[in-house]
Amino acid sequence: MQAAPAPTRHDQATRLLHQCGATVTPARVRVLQLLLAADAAMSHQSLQQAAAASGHPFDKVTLYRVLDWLTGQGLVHSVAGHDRVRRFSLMNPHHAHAHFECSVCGRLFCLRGSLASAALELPPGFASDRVDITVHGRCAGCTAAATAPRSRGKDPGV
Amino acid sequence: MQAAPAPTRHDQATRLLHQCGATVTPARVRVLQLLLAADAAMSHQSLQQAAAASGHPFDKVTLYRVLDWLTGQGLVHSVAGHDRVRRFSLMNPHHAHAHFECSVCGRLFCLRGSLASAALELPPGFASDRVDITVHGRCAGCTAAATAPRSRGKDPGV
DNA sequence: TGAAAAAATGCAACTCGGTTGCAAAAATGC
DNA sequence: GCATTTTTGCAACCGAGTTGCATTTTTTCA
Repeated sequence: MQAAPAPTRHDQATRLLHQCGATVTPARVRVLQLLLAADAAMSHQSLQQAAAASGHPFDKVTLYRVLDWLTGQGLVHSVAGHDRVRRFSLMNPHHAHAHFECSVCGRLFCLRGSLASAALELPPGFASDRVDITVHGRCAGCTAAATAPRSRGKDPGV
Repeated sequence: MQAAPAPTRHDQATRLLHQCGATVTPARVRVLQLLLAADAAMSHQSLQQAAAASGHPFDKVTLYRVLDWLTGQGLVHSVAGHDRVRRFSLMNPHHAHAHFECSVCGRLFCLRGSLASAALELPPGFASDRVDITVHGRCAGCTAAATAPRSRGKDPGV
């Protein structure tokens, strides 16, 4: 997280907002910028910290509301991890995609690419609507940290 | 829920506890009984209500601790729903099984039977450990209630 | 059996993610 | 410009889950 995100990201965020025909507010742009720059899904807390680190802290409630709004607009989607914390990431074009939750650092990634179509048999009367697939395991960062413990020590704190 | 659960369930619960060689305490037995009788995963809250309804309320913390202990023993497993509430159910013999979360009433069921093996491609460095599959949709009860709205009105309040 | 150690329970206070109510500020419509 | 709507900010609140500690129960073992 740089002190000043690249102008391209600001434009990108603004464009995304214009595309869904709603007011472009600084808070929305800034949240989108942060999400555009993120390599993993971000929690409310990590977004707040990132904003605070860049000198413009979010109000807690405003951030929740912006995230709700973005989710409602379909620009962003949220996933709750095993720690019961919601994490947000840009809605990517892969309509149905799986997630990866690292059991070491807790970070959550969106997996792109071939999603296994899970053919499950449901009990009678049950109607399937959407299937969520979450892979649990160790992310690249934590695998590297485990094999080379010297380079460890950076807990993303997401 | 009956005032006194069937003795078979009490025995069943006691046997399960003996099998893992730990102290059989009334709290543990009662929690297991409730879970044995449940048709869907139960939240901490619904367990507390069920216990209170039968005249022997649980202490909040004791219940959490019993649930943690049961989970640690592998007798029970917990799943967090989209509402960030953990729900507990007996560990069933199907080692890997999928879940069904009803988007109307919020209840969570364990699906038994053929689990589609999700063949996902992970980014380099990522190691898969376990795959969680949750189907979202409408459960049998809510489907029935929707087609025959007259018979509605029972919100399980889970 | 009976005392000491360990495990389980109960209560109060607390943390933390998230929400609600309401007033101030900014944007929009005319 | 002025009225209406939307967004923002603050404070108080809610509910799931945890922690600390004292009390009770169970287990151990001399």
